[in-house]
Amino acid sequence: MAALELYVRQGFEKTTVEEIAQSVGLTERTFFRHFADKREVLFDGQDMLQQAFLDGVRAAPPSASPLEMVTAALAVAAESFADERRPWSRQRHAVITANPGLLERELLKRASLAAVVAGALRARGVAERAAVLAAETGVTVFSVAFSQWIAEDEQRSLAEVEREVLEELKALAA
Amino acid sequence: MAALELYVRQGFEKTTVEEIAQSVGLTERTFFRHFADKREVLFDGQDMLQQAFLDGVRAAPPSASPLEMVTAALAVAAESFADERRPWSRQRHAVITANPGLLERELLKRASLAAVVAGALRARGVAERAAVLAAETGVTVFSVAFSQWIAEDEQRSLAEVEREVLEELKALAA
DNA sequence: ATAGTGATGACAGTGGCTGACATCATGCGT
DNA sequence: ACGCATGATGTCAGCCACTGTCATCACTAT
Repeated sequence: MAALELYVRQGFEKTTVEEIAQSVGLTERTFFRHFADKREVLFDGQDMLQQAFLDGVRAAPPSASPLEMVTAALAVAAESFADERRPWSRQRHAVITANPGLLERELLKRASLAAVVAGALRARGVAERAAVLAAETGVTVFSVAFSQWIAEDEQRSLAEVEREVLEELKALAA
Repeated sequence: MAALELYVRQGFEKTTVEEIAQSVGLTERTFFRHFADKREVLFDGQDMLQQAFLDGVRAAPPSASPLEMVTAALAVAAESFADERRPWSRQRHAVITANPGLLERELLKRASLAAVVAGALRARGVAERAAVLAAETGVTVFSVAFSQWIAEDEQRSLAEVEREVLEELKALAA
């Protein structure tokens, strides 16, 4: 996305929507037909991530516990993040964490992801509150692992980091 | 806060800042000197909540595990929510969940609360990532418990609901 | 060729938010 | 009592995100 480049170069706030639009030869008005607002540009892949989580939950064996279903979802979600994407993810993450407004949006996306996952768990027979807790926990593990994956230089896969974080969480709750 | 009343009556988006200001005999400009933006009005008590969490963590016995420190924090935080506040909390909660923008802000507050709690845990010797996970978990438990407490008619205290949710979470992770 | 459809442009308007400067009240030292 | 500093408020101008409305234009099906 061309917008990310501008956000990186001059900062999110100092970038006007008109600039973004013109940088791709369009009008400000047209920008708002494609994106709900100035922030939304950075969250385009959201549907894919959500879909991955859903696929993971649905693919889990029938005997799986809620946390195991979530674990399966984490594994599938990690597949979307090949190592080549790391630099791009890093840049995007830097922009987002540098701006409270963008951080808000990120958190909203996380929350809606968790809500959707909770729905999938419920559809597989998990009780309401257990579903919410498991989903919320899974999304937390994901985002903690993701942050760390981004920060690392080594060639560990996101899936590996996820497993590590999940183990640490289990140890904490014990 | 008079703003809440307006938000309840006519909705958040249909309420202009000028209206809010005039309803208390002030100017729009003055409103923005007291609150960073239109949403912030609803999150005034945030500092107190945060303080309660911090007090809880610090009051936990030296031998406490990270999760036990968080449990202590939850207990202290619950004290701030006497039963009389329930109707008000309910109203506020309804307004917030009805508006994505307000929900975003709420999530941001939660995140910053979690960050602060993680800091307090670190100050008590908990390793970085464990601190983050424990804090995040604690805030999740709080908000799940809070939602349920608000929804209930019965006279259960928030602390009771918190304990129940925490137990369920531990069972999930087992 | 024509009519319908979807994407874009053009334009005006609302409202959140900010910077700059003026005004005013309050309290304090002399 | 006077003058003065300080902090809160009012006023005004302006930016920009975002929206509604209507016109335009390319493309497609019939």
